[in-house]
Amino acid sequence: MRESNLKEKAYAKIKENIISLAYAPGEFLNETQLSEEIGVSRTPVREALNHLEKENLVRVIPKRGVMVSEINIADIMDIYQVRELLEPDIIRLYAKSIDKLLLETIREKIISSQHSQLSYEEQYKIDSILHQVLLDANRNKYFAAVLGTVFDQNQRLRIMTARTIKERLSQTHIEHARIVDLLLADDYDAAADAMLLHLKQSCEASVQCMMRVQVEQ
Amino acid sequence: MRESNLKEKAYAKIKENIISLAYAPGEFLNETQLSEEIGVSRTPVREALNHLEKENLVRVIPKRGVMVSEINIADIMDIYQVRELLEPDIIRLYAKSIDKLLLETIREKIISSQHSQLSYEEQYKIDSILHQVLLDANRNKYFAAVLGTVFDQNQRLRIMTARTIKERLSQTHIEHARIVDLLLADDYDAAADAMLLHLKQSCEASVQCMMRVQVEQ
DNA sequence: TGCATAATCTTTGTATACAACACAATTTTA
DNA sequence: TAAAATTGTGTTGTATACAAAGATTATGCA
Repeated sequence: MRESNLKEKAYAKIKENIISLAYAPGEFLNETQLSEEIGVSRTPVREALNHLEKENLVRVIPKRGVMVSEINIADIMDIYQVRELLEPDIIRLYAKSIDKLLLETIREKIISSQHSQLSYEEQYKIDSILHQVLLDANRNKYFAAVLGTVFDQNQRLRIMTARTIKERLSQTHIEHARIVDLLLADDYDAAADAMLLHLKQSCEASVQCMMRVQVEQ
Repeated sequence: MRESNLKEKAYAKIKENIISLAYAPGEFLNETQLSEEIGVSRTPVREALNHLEKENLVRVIPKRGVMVSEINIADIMDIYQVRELLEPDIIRLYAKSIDKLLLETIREKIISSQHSQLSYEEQYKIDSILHQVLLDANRNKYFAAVLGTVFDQNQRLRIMTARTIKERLSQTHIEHARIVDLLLADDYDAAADAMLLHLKQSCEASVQCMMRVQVEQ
């Protein structure tokens, strides 16, 4: 991390801990403790928390504390509703500008991952590349902001449901490979449709996982 | 304004001044001056500015000052790109839940405004009701956040181009009336299409206005 | 014991003091 | 005269002290 100011440093560290579930959903944090942990004063920590609150990653309860946001099924529906609406259209609008060499590299990675035993971490990385490329390809700051926010939420969700989502990973690779192939063939409408289908199936899988997780608890 | 804390009070006041062009695009503000103006310390002002920066209404330049964001044609395209993508789909997803009586009231207002001489302020209010209703109807917090942001930008834009946009207001009323009629008839697909057309025409008009404004300066 | 009430403790909210940096103006030097 | 170094001023960045409010514990009384 190469943050120029302490506010960003605090933001990055706290967000990292929330997304990786080091801070559990529902857990209470407090500003003093966080500032000691990060090694800065309360001021940049507060600024970071304000930012995180707008991204729905924490909830500041006046005079009480800061709660790490929980994720429920309604949240998952919200997240995927945004993705299903935006990502196909971002393909239609911006996919043309994506470097073909980059897409080839991604394709290679997806294909090779299907024939080798990779750790969950590595598989997840490959899984997120494609969506990250779309996020980077789009030149609209409002899209970028909202998509970045839902991706962060999505990553946390993914780790929460890591145990059961493994069944879905190979299927995800197949769907991603299809999308990349269509992008390489400059067939953006078909790629957008494939993306929509992929997201619908991911959403369904996430909801199923979350229901199982909630039953277990 | 009934803000519980000073951060929100500062946010509301500064935003009001930016949107109403009391603070001109490109103008430099500073935290001390703002805090004196509002009657609070620098802390809540800074928190408000952080928020406004994320909404693209100001730009904080380290150790230099706070600049009120300018609006250029690229920004207009970004704003309308978001609206054109989201608002028609929000109609498809959520219009069913809008209270029909509310729509009737809006319809009355639009119709009656066509036969009377209203101030620009009043006309604008009627003009924004329909979009505000859609913003309220949608139950997805991520959509609400991004749409709220672009509406604020849009309002500022509208005031900037107030002189020339008057030609467009009566046309806007006709387009809005058509959308409301289709919503009342439960024809959501047609309403969504009408909304898309309306937004495309509004965007075109805004770009034209902005080009004229920029030439004049 | 059970309950109301007071005292205390923990937490965020706000104000303020000081540090660090950027830029401009001024002075010094070649 | 021109360029470089220095100083001064204004700004945000950060730390910290104190205020306010809510939660928790302790206390006193029936």
